[in-house]
Amino acid sequence: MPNLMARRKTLVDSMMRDAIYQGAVAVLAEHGLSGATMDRVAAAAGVAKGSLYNYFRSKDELLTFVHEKTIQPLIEANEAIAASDHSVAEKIEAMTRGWYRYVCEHRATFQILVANMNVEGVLREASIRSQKASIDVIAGIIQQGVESGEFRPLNAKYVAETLLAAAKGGLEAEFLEGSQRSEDETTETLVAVFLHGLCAN
Amino acid sequence: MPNLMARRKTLVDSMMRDAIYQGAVAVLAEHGLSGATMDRVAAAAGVAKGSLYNYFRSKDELLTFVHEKTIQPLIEANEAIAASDHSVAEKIEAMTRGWYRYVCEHRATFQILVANMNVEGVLREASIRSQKASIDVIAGIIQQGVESGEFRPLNAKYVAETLLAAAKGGLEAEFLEGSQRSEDETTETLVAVFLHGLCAN
Amino acid sequence: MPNLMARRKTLVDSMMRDAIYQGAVAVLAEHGLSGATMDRVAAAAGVAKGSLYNYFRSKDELLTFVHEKTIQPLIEANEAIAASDHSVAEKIEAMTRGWYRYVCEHRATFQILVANMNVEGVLREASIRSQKASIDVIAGIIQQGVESGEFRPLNAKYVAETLLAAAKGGLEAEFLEGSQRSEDETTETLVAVFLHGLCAN
Amino acid sequence: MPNLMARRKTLVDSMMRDAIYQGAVAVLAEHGLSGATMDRVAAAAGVAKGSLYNYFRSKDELLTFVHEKTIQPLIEANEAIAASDHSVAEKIEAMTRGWYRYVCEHRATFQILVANMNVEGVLREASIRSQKASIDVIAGIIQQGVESGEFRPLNAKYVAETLLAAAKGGLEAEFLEGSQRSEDETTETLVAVFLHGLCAN
DNA sequence: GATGAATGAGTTTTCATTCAT
DNA sequence: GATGAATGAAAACTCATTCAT
Repeated sequence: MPNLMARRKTLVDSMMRDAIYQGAVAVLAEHGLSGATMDRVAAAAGVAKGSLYNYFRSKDELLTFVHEKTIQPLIEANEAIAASDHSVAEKIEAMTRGWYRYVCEHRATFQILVANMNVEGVLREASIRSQKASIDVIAGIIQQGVESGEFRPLNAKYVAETLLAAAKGGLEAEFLEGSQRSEDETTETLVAVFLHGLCAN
Repeated sequence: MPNLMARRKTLVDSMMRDAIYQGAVAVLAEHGLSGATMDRVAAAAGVAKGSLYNYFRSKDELLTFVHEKTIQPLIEANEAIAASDHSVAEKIEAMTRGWYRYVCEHRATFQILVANMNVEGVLREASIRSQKASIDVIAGIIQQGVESGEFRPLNAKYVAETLLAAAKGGLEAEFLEGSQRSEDETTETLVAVFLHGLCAN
Repeated sequence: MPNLMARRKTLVDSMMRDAIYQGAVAVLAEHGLSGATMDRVAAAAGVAKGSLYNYFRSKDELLTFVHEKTIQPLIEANEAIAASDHSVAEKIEAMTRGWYRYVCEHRATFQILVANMNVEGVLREASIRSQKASIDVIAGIIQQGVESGEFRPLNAKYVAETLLAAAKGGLEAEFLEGSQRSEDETTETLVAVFLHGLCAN
Repeated sequence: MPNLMARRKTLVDSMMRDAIYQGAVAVLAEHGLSGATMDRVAAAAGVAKGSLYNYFRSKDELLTFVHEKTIQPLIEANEAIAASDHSVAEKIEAMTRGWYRYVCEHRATFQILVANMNVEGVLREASIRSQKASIDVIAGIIQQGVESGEFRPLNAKYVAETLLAAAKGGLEAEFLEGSQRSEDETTETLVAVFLHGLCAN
């Protein structure tokens, strides 16, 4: 049954890519992007260097894979929230909280990945793509709020960019500080500012 | 008078460092961070490669110098605004607008510098330091607003991080897009959100 | 009857080697000698890479096989002509014409093989062997002419080397030029020069 | 006097290129083209690997340099002979003899270079260029003979290709054999064949 | 102090060969 | 016998840093 063999091959392939992914994440966490050599990735993944090239055509492809595999769940969560039937304010809060949780759970990877997202080179393009996708979804929610009258008539795209950057900035600051912050205070502060602003009245 | 000679030496030193700075900025703008080799910097600065090492102990030190020299005016402007006697809301707006202007004027350099600010390696530490300084100043303003009752009682530091990141994110998005945005709409949107929030009421 | 099984085995073996030969020729024609990887040969031959090593001990052995199998018919044709009862002048012409025809028919392979014949490495030895064999045959014909008085008393071996190289050179030039030349003019020119020389008298 | 310094620099540069040339020739003679790694060339030239790249942009450029530097004198000698006022038959003989002498004097280099001239890769183009140049000069002489009536009306280009290849073939055979042949018999045989042909009458 | 040639460790990528299944 | 994933030894090229002049 060739079908079965093909499936097995696909499965094994996927497991190897995963193993390499794990190795790459470990190396990124320990040595940073510029310290992530193929030698180290291979060693961390427990395979020979040449084997990396059986699963990824180049270092670039490998890094892109790592990026996408890490970021994908976040994008999907955003889309799910956008498609839900909560109020726009609730969507903003849910998204923000979702980001915080997911990123904190994958702290090690994100610490590197977020930090290097805008670096030149391969990751840049992958990063720009995913960033644009996220901003579109967020801007959609904001625009929805603007149109329903719930939100003031501001440029939805600018606000979306701003919100995403603010969230990333908060997480980065937390990472830098080293200490773990309270999920509630962090997200509530961000949401409070974006929904109601700093001003008191 | 050895004093005079020492002063002259210091002056010449400083001029050389400036020339090298100019060269480095030009190279960064043209070739990006990863394309900024010492060879190119020396050529652009019009000095021999070996001379770079008479003024900077290493490439890292040189890049740190570039970073600080570029970012310094921003920090000083922040401090001036913080020390002024405008209302906190006005201070927020003035700062935001100041960032936008300065960064746009030095677009080429910032496009590289901002984009690579958080990369691991040399720039990281310089970047963290300057970021912390900025956040302290901004947080000071916000705290002032909180204490005066103008602002709601939110965690000033978190908000400051968030505001700075949001501003950077907006500028980055503009750089990425390639087109120049209107200073007014950009800053007004950001300020509007941070002062009054998205919600309509 | 083990005899039968042995014969079958030999037959199957020979068919596999042929299939691999076909694949190798295709790869050589498409990718050249340096692009002829075992991966590509295996793919072109429709077998697994590992199987190549069941029929050839090494890449070198495989390439040698390709060379010999390609060149063999030429050598045999030379021998047939040498053994025929034409005049020596006719033999020279027949051989020359035979080379031209055969090589042009297998243009793709020869373009690679001839071009790389003298390269160091594997092919070198195979090439030298076959070249020596050819030269012996040609020199035999010339010597025959010398002894019969038809040819002037020149060093038969030197002339044979010279004639073979001249023919190869002409074909190479034709390959380089890209255009197909007339079989008649090409061979007649070569034969005319070798038999009667450039001088008009 | 900057002129002087520039001249010195050019001189030193040229000496380094020569030293590297020597190293490359030694490596080619010992290990052949495919064994000529940059590591080995550097070692043979007594410099660090990186230094090679201060004088040649790439391995290809280096190899091309080796080729041209080796072949150039031959081309110039050909041109000088072509421009002389000897009879065409004398020119043919002088050229042939000149090739033999020069090549035998630089035996080690040519053994590799000639053998690899038509290999794919960098040398191919350099080789084709120089070969075309030579053939043009030779064909010019032959055409001159045809027009003056001294030579029979044969295709000058074909004959030129043929003559050059024949000479190369003879030298190659000599190299292969290992023993040194008599310059007189070798060149006289070749010239005799090309001028008067094999046939006796 | 200025110069820039020399250095060599470090990086990515390729590919013949092996061997467990 | 067939398979093809795993291997790891090379190889070309880069560039921060040093140091003799």
